[in-house]
Amino acid sequence: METSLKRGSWSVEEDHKLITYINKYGIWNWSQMPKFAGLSRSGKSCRLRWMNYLKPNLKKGKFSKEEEESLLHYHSLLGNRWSAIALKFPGRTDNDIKNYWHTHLKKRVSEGIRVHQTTTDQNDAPAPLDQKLQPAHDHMNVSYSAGHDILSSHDITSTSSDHPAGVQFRADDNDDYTCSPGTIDDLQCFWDQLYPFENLEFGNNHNMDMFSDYVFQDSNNDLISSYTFYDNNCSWSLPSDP
DNA sequence: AAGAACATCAACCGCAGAGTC
DNA sequence: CGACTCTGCGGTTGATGTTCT
Repeated sequence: METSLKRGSWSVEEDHKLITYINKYGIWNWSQMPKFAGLSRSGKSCRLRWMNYLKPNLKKGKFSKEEEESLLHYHSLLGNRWSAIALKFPGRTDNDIKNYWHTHLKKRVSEGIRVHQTTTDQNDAPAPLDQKLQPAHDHMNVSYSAGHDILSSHDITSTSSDHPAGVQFRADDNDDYTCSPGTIDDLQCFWDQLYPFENLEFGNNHNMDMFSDYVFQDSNNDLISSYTFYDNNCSWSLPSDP
């Protein structure tokens, strides 16, 4: 059966493989994807890593006061339905929100300490972030369009000549753009192009030249260092290892 | 300076629901 | 309709970093 699936923290190389694979082939089947992507990870692990860390447009860094208030508000309405709450926070994942709740807000709420009233008067309730910033759906469209841009950059919205046997890539109007992994030859070609000198062996970090050190500011004006992965005019933000 | 205690957050686990055959 | 697979969710853990004594 499954022999020694890797666990624990993801390396830069693994992140790179996953990003590059999804960039090229999209998300088609999490359970099958790891072996095609050259990863010794479970599909679950890959999905989690992508959703919580590698996916474009994820917002990292501290929660703003506004977000904190909204989180308190939405938790009072929705309870521990983290995924539902996360929909109200563009760029935040359910895991982020869950973690933030447990580490910052849970104790405060249990102690009855609030920075501001959030539920006693609906008029005083913080305006939902999806109203203040942009509708959650609009945000998601941003995410989608990022994915679509990537896909279109590879001309995979139509049947590609280098993907025979009727393989057709497509970009769906849902969260995860999907397509097939292509043929074995395609896969070999994909990795040959990606790592022409190493044949999937990572003896050094020269692949990191695909990442450029990049610093930006989040909504709190906190400086965030990241690696940005450039490929065909598409940029992917890969937060640096702590 | 060193160890203990605490905080943070990435990652794992088990389960449930949806979809497919 | 039941078995099976896949995906997503929420709870929890554990490694690492930070602060305190």
